[in-house]
Amino acid sequence: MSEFAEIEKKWQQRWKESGIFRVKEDHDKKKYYCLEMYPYPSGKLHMGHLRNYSIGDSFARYKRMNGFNVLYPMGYDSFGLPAENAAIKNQSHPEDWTTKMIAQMREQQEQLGLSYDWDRMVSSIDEEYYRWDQWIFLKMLEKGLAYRKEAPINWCEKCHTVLANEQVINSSCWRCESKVQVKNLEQWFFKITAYAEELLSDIKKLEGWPERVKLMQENWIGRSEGTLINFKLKRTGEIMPIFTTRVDTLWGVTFMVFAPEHPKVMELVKGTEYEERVKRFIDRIVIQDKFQRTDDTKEKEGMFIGEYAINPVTGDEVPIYIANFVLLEYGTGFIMAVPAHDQRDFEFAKKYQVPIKVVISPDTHELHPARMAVAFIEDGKIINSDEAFNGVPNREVIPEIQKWLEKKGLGKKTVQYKLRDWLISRQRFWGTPIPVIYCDHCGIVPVPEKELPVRLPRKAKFSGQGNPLASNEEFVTCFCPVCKSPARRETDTMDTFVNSSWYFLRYTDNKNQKQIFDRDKARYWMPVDQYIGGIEHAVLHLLYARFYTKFLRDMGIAVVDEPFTNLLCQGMVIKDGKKMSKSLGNVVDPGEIIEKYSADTARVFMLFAAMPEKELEWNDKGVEGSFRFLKRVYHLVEENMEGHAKELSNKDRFIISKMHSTIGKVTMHIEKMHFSLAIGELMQYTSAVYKYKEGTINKEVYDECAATLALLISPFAPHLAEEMWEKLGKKGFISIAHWPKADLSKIDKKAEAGEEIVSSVTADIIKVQELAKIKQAKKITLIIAAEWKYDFIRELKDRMESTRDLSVILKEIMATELKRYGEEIVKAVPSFIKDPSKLPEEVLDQQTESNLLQDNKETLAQEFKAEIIILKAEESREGKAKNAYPGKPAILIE
RNA sequence: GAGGGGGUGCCGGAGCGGUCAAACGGGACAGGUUUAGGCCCUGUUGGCUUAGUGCCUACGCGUGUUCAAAUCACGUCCCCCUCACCA
Repeated sequence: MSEFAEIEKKWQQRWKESGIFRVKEDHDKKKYYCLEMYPYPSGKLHMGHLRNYSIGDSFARYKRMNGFNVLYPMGYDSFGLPAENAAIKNQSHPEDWTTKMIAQMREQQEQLGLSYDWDRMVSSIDEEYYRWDQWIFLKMLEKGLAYRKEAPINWCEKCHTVLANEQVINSSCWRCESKVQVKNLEQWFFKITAYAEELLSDIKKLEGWPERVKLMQENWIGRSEGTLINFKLKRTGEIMPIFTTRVDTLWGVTFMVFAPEHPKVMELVKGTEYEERVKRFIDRIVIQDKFQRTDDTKEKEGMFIGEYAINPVTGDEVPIYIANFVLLEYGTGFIMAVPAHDQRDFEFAKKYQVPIKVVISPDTHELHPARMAVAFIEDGKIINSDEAFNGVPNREVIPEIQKWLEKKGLGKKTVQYKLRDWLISRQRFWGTPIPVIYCDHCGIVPVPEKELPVRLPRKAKFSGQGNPLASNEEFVTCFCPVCKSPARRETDTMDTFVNSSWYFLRYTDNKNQKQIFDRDKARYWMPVDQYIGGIEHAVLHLLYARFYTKFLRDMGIAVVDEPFTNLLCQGMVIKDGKKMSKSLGNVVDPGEIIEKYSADTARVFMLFAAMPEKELEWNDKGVEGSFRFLKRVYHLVEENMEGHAKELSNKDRFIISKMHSTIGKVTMHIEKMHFSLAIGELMQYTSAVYKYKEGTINKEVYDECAATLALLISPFAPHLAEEMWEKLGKKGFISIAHWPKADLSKIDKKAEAGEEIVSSVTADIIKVQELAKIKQAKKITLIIAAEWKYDFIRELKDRMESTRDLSVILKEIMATELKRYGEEIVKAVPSFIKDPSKLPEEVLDQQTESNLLQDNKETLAQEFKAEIIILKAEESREGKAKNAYPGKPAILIE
């Protein structure tokens, strides 16, 4: 156990007692809502959690110290399968296990010194929480956004239970290993597709989100514009619409394909010679689709089903197939196939010898179906189609064909989404009960609002067979709220993503028993300013949460369009190049690290080792390094330093300057969430303070330096910082102290401190200590490159407008240079334009500039008390003049 | 296949037109402390050189833009991630 263990315990205790992290709405202060994705309470923190919380807490602390009213809460996504499994194993209730796990989890989080407002904790298994899940469900139902539909589930006949996808291993039940069947069941859906358009178009509002997440959501929603075309079945005359984005190829259709699981298929082959074969094919493909998607499904497989369809524009009869490559979920599950112009259709047609008809011709040559090796998918001119369209480029003709079809009543323009409605039914116990009742007379009846919540029963049997809720008569039996006759309750529970779709709103008012939350409170806190979590939620959770926010807004309850302003997706923690996982045996337990070093060490390492969004390679040695660094920081305040000298020496001025520039840089890095760079900066600063400490010091200066270090490090290593703060004799908690502000003038002063320091290009701040040497300089040479060009010309031009005196301009430039010498963050010469080619030729005549410079040479020499050498730009790459270039003079001291 | 992100010194990892032989950490080596080791401290860590210094070679590979490229553009090779037979 390290020397920090006691310190950490002490401050955790004090934070708890003082309640400094509790917040409430305060309209005089700017709010900041910092949120981490609430965890599933597995009972044990892993490295991913540690990383997530290290990032979030540091940022929350930083914002708090900057005067924001920071909402930083924590909660638990506590419904879910593991609890149910534990219940079966231990013959207990899932609640017991879950409660225990939450307690464990929270204890570990407290050990990390995270500055949560624990009073705002939210847990989805809490009745007062899930009643509002049910309430939202009722609202969805009311608005027609919750509905029932048949959907397939994985069924284990032996266990008599529904399996989640993760419980299906190699298409077998994970418990009994019997083959899993696919069954259709009436289940509940949320109509997220009703919001597809807005969910898509609002992505562009999410400026603070990573591009890749936005892209994933865009692809997930998958909007495509196309045409719905009414094909007819030959035998029955029934109209079967199909969706296509390539209506321009309509005349090239030579066959049609159904998704194998399309209900129409069995209907069509019933009683025909094809029935048996088709059935066998479907059985095989459906399983494949479910469980062996990664297998050789690339091979196109299909079968003719003995039926024909009629092309509405040509009247052609084309054969209908079923094939593995057509999906029921997308479009209408029935497609028109144009082998000449679609690669998949082409491969299929070749394999099953279906004719190929070319309807788009390239400009360069003629296509012959028999000689084609691949489909022609590029653009060209329409041929072999309706006279009205032949000869026209195919892309241009699409809207015309759409109009034409519409007029004839054969089809219409439509928009299609990949996004599917959200299946929320789960046939399990440990979830939010869906609040509806089935009555023989009244049908589906919502549970009246005042009867919420529909509670999960305390008494339940967990045998592993079926849904314990369904076999619980006490739960199931009820009376119809409308006609009062005996009825039965819905026994499906909701997907846990439902619970997590609005928890961030509940944090704003977690104790409200009358409403889901108070509107004013939500209005104060929302939206979440910074959301932090894993990339694995890029689509599901983050999309559902957006959907919920929009729905609640439309209900007049929530107050924002989008819930999360800034999103940070942290990278994975890996070890030996692989993801940490139990099966690989490369798991490092954060608990051990905390035990061995300290929570602060673990946090600092997590932040220092990699940028938040990058992968973080676990490295034991690196942890050592972080630990050593913190010890060094801490030992700065342990000894009681003696100091003299009231007058500030150069040494004092140097460390003060270093301090202020460090404040500036650390602040900037944290703002950008570049924690590793901020910590790196602190490491350098710490070394500088150590150096300063040697020899004579100014006690006041030293204390200020130490206090500043404590402040700057406090977001990352809060316990240590508090301890330092106390040792320095400061009052109150550092956690709520003011973040220091960089005093730029102090930085300048240091530069000025050596008026004689003129800048040697390679000098860095430490070398300033060698100023004495420079003082004795005999000769100062100023080397100026004369060929002013590009962006520098522009800068010159701007300046020339106010003054024609080059020496004044150069003086300004020198001043900037000097400022840089004081480690000013700003770059000396801003690059005005990126693209030099955009500069008008006549901006400034270069020759004139050179002359101007020559003319002013004498003045400059006097001005700077230096010898002036003027070079051509090319010359500036050589020898001593290497560091002189247009825009930046070099100064040599001899 | 589509989309995204990357290739930097012994390693991890910053930098993203000129203060770059490249931050910071780790490792290695040398020295100090120590009976010794550990901890800790100091220094070195591409090559050749100087009294200070300077030169050459280097940021996957190639070409280009520029007075100037690790940084920008184009091409090329390799790696990672996400979605994936989307009609």
